[in-house]
Amino acid sequence: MISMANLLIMEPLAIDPHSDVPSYAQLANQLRDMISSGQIGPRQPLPSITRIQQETGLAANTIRHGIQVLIDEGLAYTVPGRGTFAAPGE
Amino acid sequence: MISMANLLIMEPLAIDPHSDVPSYAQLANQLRDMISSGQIGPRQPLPSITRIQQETGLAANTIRHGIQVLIDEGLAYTVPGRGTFAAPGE
DNA sequence: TTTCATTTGTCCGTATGTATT
DNA sequence: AAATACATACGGACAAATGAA
Repeated sequence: MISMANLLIMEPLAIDPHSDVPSYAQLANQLRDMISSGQIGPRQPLPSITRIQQETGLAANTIRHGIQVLIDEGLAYTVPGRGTFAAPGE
Repeated sequence: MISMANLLIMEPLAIDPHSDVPSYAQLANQLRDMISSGQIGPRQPLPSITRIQQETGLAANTIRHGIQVLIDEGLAYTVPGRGTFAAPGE
């Protein structure tokens, strides 16, 4: 049975390594969706690199590459030692 | 003896690994200077990664990172299989 | 103050794939 | 076919910032 609440739970990040879309781009796309859909609100933290590693099995550098895409797009910002957050402007 | 011509020869790239400026940023700064000073003219190739490796001892990924900075700034562009070149606009 | 865990930042080495010459 | 060069990805290492204990 599926409750309404469950509909708001984020789907786990999943990467298809055989896709012709690069892994870092797949990750960036999914994170972008989570921000633009409001699943991650303004100033709210994105999943940490460690967390994404556990969920996806991707290498840290690949994950940083994906996150960097969002930062370059102005959709996220990083605070060293704290985490990466969705941009306040939304 | 130093001829006038030598004054136009590019200084070798040099990275200080102990600087608090990241290596990739030092490289980006030096390459940017070479472009803005006209030492590397519009549509002229930047030094290849192999060449920069020999001169600096930096890892390929670090060099690409530095070059990527210039690409993001619109100061350079890459042609796959050819190399990286100074932007035509200058 | 010190210690510890968490998180991001930087860097290296290596491997494979793709595109151009 | 071979050489050159970038793109992507992995794995590992160490440093720095933060916050909590």
